[in-house]
Amino acid sequence: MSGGGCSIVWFRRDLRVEDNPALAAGVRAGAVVAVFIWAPEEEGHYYPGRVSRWWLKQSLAHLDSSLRSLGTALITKRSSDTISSLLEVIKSTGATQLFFNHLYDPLSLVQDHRVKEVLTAQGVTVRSFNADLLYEPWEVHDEEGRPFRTFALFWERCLSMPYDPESPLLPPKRIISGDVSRCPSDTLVFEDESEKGSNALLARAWSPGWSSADKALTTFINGALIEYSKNRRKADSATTSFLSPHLHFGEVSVRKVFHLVRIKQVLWANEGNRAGEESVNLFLKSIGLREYSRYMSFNHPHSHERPLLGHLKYFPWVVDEGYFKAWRQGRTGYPLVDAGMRELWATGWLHDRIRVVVSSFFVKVLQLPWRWGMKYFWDTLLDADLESDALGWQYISGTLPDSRELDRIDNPQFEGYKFDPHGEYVRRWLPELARLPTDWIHHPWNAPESVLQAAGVELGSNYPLPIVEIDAAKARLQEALSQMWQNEAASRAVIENGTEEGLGDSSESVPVAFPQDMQVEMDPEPVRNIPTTTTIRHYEDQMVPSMTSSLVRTEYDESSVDLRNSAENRAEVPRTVNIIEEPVREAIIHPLRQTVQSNNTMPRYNFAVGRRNSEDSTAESSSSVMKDGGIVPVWSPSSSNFSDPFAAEDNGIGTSSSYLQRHPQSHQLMNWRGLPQTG
DNA sequence: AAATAATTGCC
DNA sequence: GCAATTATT
Repeated sequence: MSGGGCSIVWFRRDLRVEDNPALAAGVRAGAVVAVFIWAPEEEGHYYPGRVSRWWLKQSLAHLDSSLRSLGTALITKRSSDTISSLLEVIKSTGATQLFFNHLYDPLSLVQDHRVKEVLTAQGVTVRSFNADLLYEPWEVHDEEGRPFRTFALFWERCLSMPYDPESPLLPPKRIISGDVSRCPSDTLVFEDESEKGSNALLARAWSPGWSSADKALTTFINGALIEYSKNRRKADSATTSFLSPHLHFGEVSVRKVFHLVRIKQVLWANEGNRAGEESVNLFLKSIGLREYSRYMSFNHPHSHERPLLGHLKYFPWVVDEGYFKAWRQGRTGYPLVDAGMRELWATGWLHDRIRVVVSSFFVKVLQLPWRWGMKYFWDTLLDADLESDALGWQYISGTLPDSRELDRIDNPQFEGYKFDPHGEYVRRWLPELARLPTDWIHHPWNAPESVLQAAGVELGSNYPLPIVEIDAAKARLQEALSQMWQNEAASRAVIENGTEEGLGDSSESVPVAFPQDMQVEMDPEPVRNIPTTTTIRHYEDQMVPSMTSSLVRTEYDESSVDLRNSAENRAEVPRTVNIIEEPVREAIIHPLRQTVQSNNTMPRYNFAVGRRNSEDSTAESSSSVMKDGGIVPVWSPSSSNFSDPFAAEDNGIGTSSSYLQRHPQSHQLMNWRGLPQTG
């Protein structure tokens, strides 16, 4: 076929054979070597959690057997450096081309650029594709070419693009295998002995792999989809699509989901089925949120670690590990929150509604630093997804222009009756409250003593009293918010005086690292409602090592988890984290605005202009306009000043949130001008 | 029945 | 904050 050498198809989070553009390109070009590289240390702080690794293991095995039935196999490599492993595979197979599909998390954005640079320099043809999104982030923008800053406008635009998303590709009929005789697979280890027992339980509920993903999709579309709208209030998850872990690992393509759902949409629209139509719109919206999370990550690559609206930087977080622990253990005294946390801990899964409940409780009532919560989600969720989770937590924390307001506290008691009106969900996950009548199930602290006694509940003993009263939380939140605005104003004043230009962001900060001990101890010992004496506030957004900076070994210590017996530990976070203040590199400008850029202080990434459809050009280090005018980024550090296209704009557009209107000075999204430089 | 108030849902 | 929905008078 093409001049002798075979192609490498590099699999990442696109573990499927159907609608996989990189694989299709490889097959088209001739012989294929399929590769997966496991280099978790590169993910530093975001080393995948136990359940996520379990999923990956199953999914890879499944992909391997599919590839085998098509004529090749999946080569797996254990690595501490992805790029050298790629080079090694290329050398040992004599490949001349590399194909892969785009990812949009900050680490991949940087890494993929380097891959292109390095391999192209070695004479390898590198091509990358869109397999993960309906539209590439750079395809969706307003009339002036600026990225949207609110979800509604973004999604509206996606749904009315002048061209449809690419149609899903069929799986290849047959794959000609490249010569892998000198390229042996490494055995990948995804779980240690202590994790096996708990992982065995996961297999009862889930089956990873692209063919079950496909099955799940069909089942959902022909089943629960039509009731999606009606059921969206229910806490028990039987009515959701269950696609999120499949989608995270790319076992099913969103484009396929989109196309199939659209077919139903047309059908129901013709039948005049209003409920069905509404369900479709709602479900598509959740697909849209996933798209939007990639869009945000691409346009704001720090969004997993920094609030997008700068004011939150001044929020006085309550740094209280006792609160944090109570939340993780499901011992906050609020049944709906606790039930959710127990479910998450036991199953790695949580209904979206409940994710909002527990995370907003975390941020608003406990006022713990949002990144701790996000990290815990990362470690425990089966569908842990950096971009989606970052978007979710930013939304909850009120740091998106279209966020939920920070100053409104949701009352878990009322939410309980809304999402779990009969208390079934709470009873399932909180056996200690199982005998409590529905009238009191979501607020046991109000129940008469006789009722509690009859139900065998002893508050403060076998079930805690509320860790923080809602009214107290409201007052504390108001106080914290006015403190935040004061701090922000003070900081602005300093900056305007010019005394601390450029340093204002970092100089006064006391970084708040993750707690040393994030273990969950489900000790049967009653947790009393001990007032926390160590309420330290930090007047700075919490800081942990940035993902890109930590090619740092993190130590995990996970011991076994058993659902029945609640006397075990689980470490969720590295005990030791070496914080390396390494520069963060992926500042980004909008492609259409780079001409506006001026002075040279920051590295940034350029965009090259390339083909519009799923293929992009081979690596190029400078911008160039191609015939059909679409834009494809080529990540290339350059040394001109980074300016966040949003921050530079006026303050008024797309912000409707109350306190933002009251505090118009804080409309700007943060920009990263003050960051240190990369070498 | 129409006007007004209160409540919810907004990624 | 604002629009849409629901409750109240």
